[in-house]
Amino acid sequence: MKLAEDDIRQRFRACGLKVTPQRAAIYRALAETTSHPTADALYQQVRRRYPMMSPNTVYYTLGALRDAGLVHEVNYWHDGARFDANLTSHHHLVCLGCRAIVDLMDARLDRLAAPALQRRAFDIIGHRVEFHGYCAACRASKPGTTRRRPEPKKRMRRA
Amino acid sequence: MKLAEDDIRQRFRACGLKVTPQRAAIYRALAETTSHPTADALYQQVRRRYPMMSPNTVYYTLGALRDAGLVHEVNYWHDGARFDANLTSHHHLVCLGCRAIVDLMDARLDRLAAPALQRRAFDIIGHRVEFHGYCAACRASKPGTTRRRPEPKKRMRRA
DNA sequence: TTCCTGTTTAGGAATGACTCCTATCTACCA
DNA sequence: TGGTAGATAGGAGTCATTCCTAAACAGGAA
Repeated sequence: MKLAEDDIRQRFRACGLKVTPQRAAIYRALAETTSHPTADALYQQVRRRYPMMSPNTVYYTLGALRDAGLVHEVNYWHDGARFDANLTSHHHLVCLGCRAIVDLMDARLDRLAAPALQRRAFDIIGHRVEFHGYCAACRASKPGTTRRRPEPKKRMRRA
Repeated sequence: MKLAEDDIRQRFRACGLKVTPQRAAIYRALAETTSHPTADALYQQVRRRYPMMSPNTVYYTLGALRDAGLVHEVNYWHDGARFDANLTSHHHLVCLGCRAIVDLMDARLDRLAAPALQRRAFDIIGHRVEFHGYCAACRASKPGTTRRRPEPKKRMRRA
């Protein structure tokens, strides 16, 4: 799906983002694929046209686009591995504020199936439903409409 | 849910894992909580009883437990951020082999709702269904029953 | 019980995704 | 056209995680 230069310009303006060639290139690369690329993949692609570009710019720009709501971060749980010893089928409620994950058992959700088309193309071995929102504690302090960046990572303390 | 020492021993043996105090402590800590802790959180907790323990051991042990199927990694998409410019409601098919993410539109899945109990406790603003499996390309090379560790991360090349 | 061997552990170093800081640059409003 | 807030490039720092190695140890064999 080709994107007109003007279209990008309009979308950026609508969000109050300045229109720069790097930024437009990153957004264009993302909008013209369905492959959910990583920051690095986008960097590799855009760098072909802008060899001076810093990976920093890619991170900064993706953050800006995300905060503006122009792109989604598909896997916002990319911060640190989390484990679960509960092996029975269950789903999750995820708090976007404090990042708590709460178990949710529901037989109805267990029975979901992908459409037949995908079941043929893909060898599906399971599924999981994730509800996103704010827990009671975070609801009170929930920011209006602003999206919040992930919590800063904490270092693994040794001492 | 308290876990008897013998119970842990049996589960480990059944998977061919040696039973060590550190390993048992890590598994116990994980089995006795529903909070989906990070490796660091487990380290902090278990370290209270085993001050000499290295964070390394926690990573190694969690990997072993996961490969043995005794625990699940809740958010295996914790490796690197991935982005999506498709803002329309959709769900995902995730290939456990090559980690590709394929879009999946299905109005039926859009209409899911959490049980009323959770809807009261949690301010839910959205949900997403993730189907896991193997794409056509990976199906061929899919290992029998062995679980595969995540692909090695690739560094962001500058030169 | 003791010994052997392969696994596990601790510690240090390396990796790599990402963030922070700073100086320069530039889009865009007046 | 100039001023300025916001954007970029580059370097340094952060930190979760992995790699490597030597020492410790669990558990089967003798």
